[in-house]
Amino acid sequence: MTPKQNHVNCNNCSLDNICFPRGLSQEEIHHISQVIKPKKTLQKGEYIFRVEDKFRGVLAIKSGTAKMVAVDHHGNEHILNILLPGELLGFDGLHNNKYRSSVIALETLSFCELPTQSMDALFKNIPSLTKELFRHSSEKMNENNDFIILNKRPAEERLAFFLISLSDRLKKRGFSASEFNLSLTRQEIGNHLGLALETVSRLFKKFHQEKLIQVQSKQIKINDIAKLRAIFTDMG
Amino acid sequence: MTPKQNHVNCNNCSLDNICFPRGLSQEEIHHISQVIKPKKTLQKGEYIFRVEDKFRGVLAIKSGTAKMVAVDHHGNEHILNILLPGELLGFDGLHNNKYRSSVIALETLSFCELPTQSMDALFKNIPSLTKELFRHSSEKMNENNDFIILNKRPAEERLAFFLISLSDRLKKRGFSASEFNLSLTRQEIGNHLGLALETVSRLFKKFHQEKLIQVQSKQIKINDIAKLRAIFTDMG
DNA sequence: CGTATTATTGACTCCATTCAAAGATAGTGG
DNA sequence: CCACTATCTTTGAATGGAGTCAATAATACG
Repeated sequence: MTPKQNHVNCNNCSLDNICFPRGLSQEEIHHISQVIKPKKTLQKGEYIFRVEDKFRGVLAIKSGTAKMVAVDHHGNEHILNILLPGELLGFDGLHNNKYRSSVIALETLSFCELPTQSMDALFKNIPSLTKELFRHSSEKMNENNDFIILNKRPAEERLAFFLISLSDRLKKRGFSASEFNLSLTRQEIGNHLGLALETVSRLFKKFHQEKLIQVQSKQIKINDIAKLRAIFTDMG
Repeated sequence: MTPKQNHVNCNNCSLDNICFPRGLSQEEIHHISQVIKPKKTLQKGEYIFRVEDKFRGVLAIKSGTAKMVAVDHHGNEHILNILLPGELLGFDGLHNNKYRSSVIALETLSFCELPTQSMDALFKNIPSLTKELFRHSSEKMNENNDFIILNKRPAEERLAFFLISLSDRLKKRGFSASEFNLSLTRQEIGNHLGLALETVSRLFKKFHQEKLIQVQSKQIKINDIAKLRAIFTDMG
């Protein structure tokens, strides 16, 4: 077991080009390492935070994956996003000082924390961190906009985009782009994409038959990334 | 004509509780007034910025309305949002230093500008502005999330939500909550909500017949806000 | 090994789209 | 100011993509 420490070391972290340290100098990374809380570990199904929880900071997934969930006016849950290692979360809590979504571990997961009380000082002392946080936040907004546009497209395009986008994001984080484990049920994928779980199942079969992917329960292997991408990229 | 000036006066602005000055002290407002570029005026159809334009800052609508438009992989345009006086725009450009959407005046419009080159200094000197910009950005994200969830609901709920949400936002800005002019065609409303223009037309008629609203071309009068809200609020 | 959850598959239904055609409105120039 | 044209809106009828319902099969779990 590693010795108890009250700060992380972002310099040693394999996610240093993605996570909080993105775009910062060595010195600045050292600086933020002093205030970022060390990773905590959660088991599948446990919450990083819940809707209405008081905002306590911006967080980063260190390992594992999570789902971001919000509840609508009818009481139905909606999976807004899947979070991968190195991704930041919690920006939605900056507005009213409470989180507007819940984030739940999809498997054993660890995360780091940039606590609220450090943020003011950091904004003052490390302007490049401020800029980077805006960049992260802006990136999320752009992803959300892409997702809004995607949701107007037919089911096949949505699922293809979902797989490609996961693949791209995994690749960027050093995982295999062509083989990965969906820690989501058909139900959850459907919920996220606004489709019935039966539709997801049928489309997986279709993609499988067309030899675009191989599906074995939750294990996905992409055989033909180009063709899969063409489903939502091609004109028409 | 007003004398040429190289800065605005946010203290005098009627939008001071909504726009850039939200949450700032008098002194801070004075400070940002020094760097915010005075409003420019555009005619209907003119662009505040276009996709791929170099990021030049975060902007604020001073008067009039605009539509935020992005183009998908198929070359189709999508109206992502309608922007009202006091609303900030351009956060999407912070990610890669270029705007990811176009913003187009829906009628005669004026806007102010917080230029990039001032932002670093402001982040350093006015931490509360930084926080407020994060709050604005977070608010937009939450609105986008609500919109994502909404788009999974049936057509009737989408249109009801659209009207109520516009009404709420107009009210917050001192306009009538019950009577307003939609500067959008049925086609544009449908595009925004992911509906066919015919569907929008039919639903307007339905709401009209049910005496929830009165529609006269683009002029909307909401007769029963509670019932209209109930369409997307009620369980079931 | 048995039970609960998750996934597949088929048949049927329905909401919203598409297609089509007529009607209203707004903008322009004579 | 009116006529003319382009654009936008309404309305109806037919079609279709994805949802729902239902029953079986596979997988995960204690």
